[in-house]
Amino acid sequence: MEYNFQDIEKKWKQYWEKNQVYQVTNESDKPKCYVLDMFPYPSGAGLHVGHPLGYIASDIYARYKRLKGYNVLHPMGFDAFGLPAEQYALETGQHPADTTEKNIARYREQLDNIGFCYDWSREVRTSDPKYYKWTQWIFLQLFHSWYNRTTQKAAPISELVSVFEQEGNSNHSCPEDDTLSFDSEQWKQYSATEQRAILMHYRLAYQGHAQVWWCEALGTVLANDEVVNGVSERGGHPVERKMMRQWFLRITEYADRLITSLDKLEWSDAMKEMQRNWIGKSSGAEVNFALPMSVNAAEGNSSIKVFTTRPDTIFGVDFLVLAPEHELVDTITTAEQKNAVDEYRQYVKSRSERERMSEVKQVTGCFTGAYAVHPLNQNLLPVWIAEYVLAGYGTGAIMAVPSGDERDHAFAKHFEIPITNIFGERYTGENAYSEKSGNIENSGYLSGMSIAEAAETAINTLVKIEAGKRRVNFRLRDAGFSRQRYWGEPFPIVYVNDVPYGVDENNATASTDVLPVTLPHVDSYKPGPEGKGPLANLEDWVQSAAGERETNTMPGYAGSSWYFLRYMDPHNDTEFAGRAATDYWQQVDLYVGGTEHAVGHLLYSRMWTKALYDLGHIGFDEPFKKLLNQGMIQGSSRFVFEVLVNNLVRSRKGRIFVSKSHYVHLKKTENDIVKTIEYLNEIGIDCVSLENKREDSKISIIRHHVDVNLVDGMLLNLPLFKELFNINADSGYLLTEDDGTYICDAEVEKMSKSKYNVVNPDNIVAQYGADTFRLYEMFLGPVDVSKPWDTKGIEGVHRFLKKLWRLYADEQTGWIINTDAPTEGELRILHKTIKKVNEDIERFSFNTSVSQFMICVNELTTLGCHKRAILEPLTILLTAFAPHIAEELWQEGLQHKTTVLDAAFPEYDEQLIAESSITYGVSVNGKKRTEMSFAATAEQAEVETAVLADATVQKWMEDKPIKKFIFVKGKMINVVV
RNA sequence: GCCCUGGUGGCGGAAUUGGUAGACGCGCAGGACUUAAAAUCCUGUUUGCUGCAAGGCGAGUACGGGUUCAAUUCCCGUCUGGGGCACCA
Repeated sequence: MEYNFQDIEKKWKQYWEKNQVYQVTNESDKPKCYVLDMFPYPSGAGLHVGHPLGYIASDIYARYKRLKGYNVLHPMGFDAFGLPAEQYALETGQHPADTTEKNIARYREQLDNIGFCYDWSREVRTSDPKYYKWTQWIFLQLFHSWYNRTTQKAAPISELVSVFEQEGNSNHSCPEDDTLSFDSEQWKQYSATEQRAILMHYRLAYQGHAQVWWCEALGTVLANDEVVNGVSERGGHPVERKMMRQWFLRITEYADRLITSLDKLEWSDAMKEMQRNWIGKSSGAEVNFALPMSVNAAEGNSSIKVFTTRPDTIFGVDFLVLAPEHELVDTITTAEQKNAVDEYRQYVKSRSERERMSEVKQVTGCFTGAYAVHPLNQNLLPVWIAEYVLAGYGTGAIMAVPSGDERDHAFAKHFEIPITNIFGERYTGENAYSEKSGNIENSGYLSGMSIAEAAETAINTLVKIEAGKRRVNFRLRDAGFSRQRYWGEPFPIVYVNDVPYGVDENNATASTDVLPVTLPHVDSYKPGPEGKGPLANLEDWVQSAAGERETNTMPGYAGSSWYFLRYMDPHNDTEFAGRAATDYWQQVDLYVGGTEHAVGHLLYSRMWTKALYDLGHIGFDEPFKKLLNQGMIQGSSRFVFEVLVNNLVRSRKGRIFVSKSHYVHLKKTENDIVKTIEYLNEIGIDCVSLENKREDSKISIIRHHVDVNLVDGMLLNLPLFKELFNINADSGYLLTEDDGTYICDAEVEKMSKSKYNVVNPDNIVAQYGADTFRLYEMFLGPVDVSKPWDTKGIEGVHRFLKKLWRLYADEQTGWIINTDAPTEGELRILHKTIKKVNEDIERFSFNTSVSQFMICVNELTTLGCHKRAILEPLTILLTAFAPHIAEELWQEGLQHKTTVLDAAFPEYDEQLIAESSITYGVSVNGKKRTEMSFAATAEQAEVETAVLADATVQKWMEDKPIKKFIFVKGKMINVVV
């Protein structure tokens, strides 16, 4: 009786399905445990071997918790809205709903293949109207709310209206414009439209303006991903930044809470650090630099506000820099500089933020012709614009201190702006002194003060003369929430006279009755007029009874910001999730996913959870208690080499592919056309003579990705390659190595369809079985580390399962499990394994668990153990990792009548594990010289005597006197002489 | 450029709190069984020198420093792979 994984896995999958073993109830006496994976976006490429890594880890944990007696919620769903489906629709005309449906079916099939314990009755799909109804509902809650800074909580906007009616906004300054001020009388005199405009500045979901990539040729807004090398990915058209009205979520109001409540989460320090840095809280000052009428042509009384974290350096300011998009640029630019400024701003429009931030060596900027007044010494400071100042950070303007900041320094040097030194000898004139130590010099009354002291003093003065104030700034920006796209959630918003209203406003029926605003069917995915999304083309749909519909859709992260709540109560028609359900399941106990979501999804869902908590809809304010980041499984790409020639080959027959050694050779001479031609002639490619070579003769040697499935190691499958690329005697060249093989190149990259390095788990499951696949993915290495996929080692874990099988069954005679009493040695290895596996799962060290299983099975095999008393607990241990074989061994081998899924995880007995003697490494002066064994109970005195008497130790001591004798019980011995 | 993270044999990795570096597996080499193959089993496998051999001596965890009786582990600097950088998900 052999280990026939195909039959076994099929049989138990059907059994589990039939008996609905993975269905979870919301009522149970057991303690609850919520184990969640980041749900996938169902792409057309299907699952690759990287996806299941985290899923297997969480599956093991969920099964383990179940064995430990928990009621475990372990659901799965699909993040089904998104750009790729729409791009695919644009290219092929297939409706995103159809392709998404198809992709989901494929994902589901692939997931089922691997044997996960998901409760599919709770599946959610973000593109399902029954689901996005509640995404829209939550959006409306945010739209109808504001953030009360006094109570540090979100609250209904109606409360704010009452406050305005009674006292104006004196106690609740406007988040978008802190100069906005009105009393109750003024409020009442505003028109309804004006009132709504003011409220918009307070709402948690609000409208504002932001820059987007605009492509004139395509007539559409592009995502960052769709802009490659400064042109549109589709068609290669020019793109530029353009302001557009957009929806936003006021996540900045939560910035402080998002930082402080990180402390109560069990996330990795790295992950917390990334979020903290993303939020980027910094303390400093806002300083006003006046723009005097006498200096500037424009109207006076205005000033440039800058944010600085170094108010102590204020006497080192030599110029000001505005972001090129800054609203003051138009008014302050002098007539002489206007052309230069316009030209510069045009250039900046083509630049991404990334380029502007990273290309620091390239100094660009333009003088506006204007001057501002230093508030403390009344010096006149030139005002520049430069791309290194970003509009979205701080006030979009900086005070430049060249002697103390690298970028300011480079800028001053480049444009030959005189530099004021406020650091004495620490500033050399070559580089800025950006260290935060030593006293400030040459700074009027701040001279001689420490940095902290000077900063305090400067702020106090600025406040006194009303030229600035203390300010805390966040790097975090409000979250853009509009997309000019089709395949996303429609907004539950209508416009009346261009004023946006929630669809639930001015409506007699309950708010949920007007939801969902269903995504209408379209036949064309072409953009609408004026950069609007495709929905704007549907006139009938846009004109609703309540007003003109919003034609933007929500971004990808909308649906994923709250999906973990829906799993708790997935079929609820009257609420996003019933309070009883959310109170029962509470937070996600373990959330598993990649670090690539560190600052996007994970930050947004934290904000949504806090908002829902503030508004009283749920009883907890953090979604994910514990976070496990699985590493990325990278692809190992393979490359072939092609020689591209222009007007050089005499009798051109087709494409020229060469093996690696030729490539290496050609690459060296690529720029030397003579040598290249010589080489090509030498290897049998007939080239024109050099005299005949034309002006436009060109040669280049490039690498192409080639499908990894065409390559074994580095060896190309030649027959298949020739067939696919149509290379034979009459069409094309293929130059191999001397031994007739073709050697490819390799590189580790992200696994993706476009790189032809995708390995499909289906093939591996078909060949080795799901249990082997699961074990192998875990055995590859720590779950949180990135590593390239390599199928080579899978034989080892497959052999392990076969070996395990032979403990229970004999190939000829069948089951061989006996009821003999176990020996001490057998018990020791079993209990060691129980302990190790238990501890390893708790710390998510699954690779070492697998290796312990191997050690255990190897030892039991050597001992010839087929005893029920040993094998039964071992089977339970293995259930979490390899559920199919475990169920077979449990029910067929060990003759249990019920599933192993509900067995009790075995307890280990420390006494059975204890070794009676320990072998110590003995070092002399920290260098290991010998080994000695002592009883586990041996104390230092006993050990010391024996060690010092040892001949080897004595030899290395060379009769020198002992300085120290170090004995760490159970670890090691060190003699210091 | 900025933030986070990794670098240990031919390869994936182990060493959990500073305490015997290389567990476990792959690959490779040799052997057993077999007419043969598959499967299975056994032995060896960081590296240099040395020895007939058991062994012995030295080096070694990206690189250069430091702290310590003791460093893969802690500190400083350098190089380098990966992820993210706000409209991919």
